[in-house]
Amino acid sequence: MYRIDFNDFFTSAFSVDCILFGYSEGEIKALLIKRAMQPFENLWAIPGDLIYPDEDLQQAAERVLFELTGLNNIAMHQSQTFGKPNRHPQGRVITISYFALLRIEDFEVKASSWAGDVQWVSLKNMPDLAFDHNHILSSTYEMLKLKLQNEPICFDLLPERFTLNEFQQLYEFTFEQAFDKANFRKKIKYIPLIAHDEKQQNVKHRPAKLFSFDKSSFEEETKQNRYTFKM
Amino acid sequence: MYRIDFNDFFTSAFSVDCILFGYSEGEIKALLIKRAMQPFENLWAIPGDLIYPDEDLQQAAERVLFELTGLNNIAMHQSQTFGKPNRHPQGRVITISYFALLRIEDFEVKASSWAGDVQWVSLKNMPDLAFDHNHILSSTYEMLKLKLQNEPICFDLLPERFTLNEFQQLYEFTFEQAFDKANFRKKIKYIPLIAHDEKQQNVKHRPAKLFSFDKSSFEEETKQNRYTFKM
DNA sequence: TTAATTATTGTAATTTGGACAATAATTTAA
DNA sequence: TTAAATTATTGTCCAAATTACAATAATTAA
Repeated sequence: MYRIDFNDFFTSAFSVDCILFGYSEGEIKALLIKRAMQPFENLWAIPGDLIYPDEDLQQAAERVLFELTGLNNIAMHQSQTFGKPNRHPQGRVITISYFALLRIEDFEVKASSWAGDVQWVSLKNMPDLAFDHNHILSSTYEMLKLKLQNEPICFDLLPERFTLNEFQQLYEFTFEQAFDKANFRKKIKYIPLIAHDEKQQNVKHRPAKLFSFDKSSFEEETKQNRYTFKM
Repeated sequence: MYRIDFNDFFTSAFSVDCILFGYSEGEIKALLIKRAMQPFENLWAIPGDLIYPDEDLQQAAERVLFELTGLNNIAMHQSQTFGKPNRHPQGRVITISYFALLRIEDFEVKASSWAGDVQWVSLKNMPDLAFDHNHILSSTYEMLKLKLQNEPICFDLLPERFTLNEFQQLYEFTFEQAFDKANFRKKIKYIPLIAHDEKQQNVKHRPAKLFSFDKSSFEEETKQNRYTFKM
């Protein structure tokens, strides 16, 4: 069988695409940048860029996100890899998508490097994006929903201490489904939470008790199987 | 900020690694090849090779699997991408892992191309593999278990018509957990199966009825959400 | 014909889930 | 000071699902 020369293979590039999901005003949103360079200049896109030849994938995702949006220290989760031969007009570029969840109001974003603008856009109102980014975005959203039910990443979206109502709303927004308050509290018994002797402040009604995720209890090897994040 | 020249990025290569899972004799096994070339010559490894510069990822996975093992027309599922800078001693190679499930006894494998040998190896008895292949294999096994619960891929492992006991054993082997026979049959009511007027042959006891997966019922858009493969 | 073996169905007790009511704690306005 | 408003939290009842295990059915082999 015919094989081309080994070095002929080393003619491709990798990129990372960093999908940030956040929620506010009852909607799931993704962070997009406006491209200030060719190709697809002036189109909205997922923040992403090429990986340096000696750089780790995960580190590349975190660096690229920082360079384009100013977001720092965001732990990214790998999603999927996209590599149709002609997906990039300037050469063979295979892209690895990463995602993270965050509370929109806790972070300030600012466009920099070749990002001309940066904005949170509701998933329900997504314009045509550069490259195959609409496809990457929707695939990654499916991965998010899958991982939300199997890993404790939902806590990335909540403050360190939260009320059970805030916790419930997160599930309702993500899965676009309402839950009964009383019954939700029964369902979460397999999610390890710590109840604190502390209450919500500055609300105009009975304040709710605050809870936090019990990470160490979750991580005990033997117990892991007992916990689930499915509703 | 410093940026290196665009073309400096095009110095990397991609590979696919193809993990075949099968089961026989009550064990989950993976198909390995013995490397008949450097690097890691004579070590066991996951079948994998470099992707051609103009080749689609999925197609590459299926081609590479065929070239090394003779297995043809196996639909592969993407798992994860591994890219530590020094994972390949001969240059920067990022690898995308794909997996499939199959019934070991239905396929004949034969080593070819640079594969010196090919063999099914139990996951419980895995030797040290080439590259970072032990890590890739265990990560991909986790992905398999996740997808088994959310997509009807378990039927790749069963004959077209199967008994409910065979179906139950598949779950028991994969999740390493025993189920009560009578209760298992109640749990699967959300998995669409067709009962046939046909029985097992050549068994020394009461023969079981044969079932098959009702793919068209599963694929009806509106019903998809009603089905689950979780136990 | 009967014993052995496995398939299949049934049942009763227990646990979980969903709808909704009752009670508790707090702020605000009278 | 008190009552109304508002939301948090807990409880209850009934239906549905789960579990453990028993009963029955179909087949082969002796």
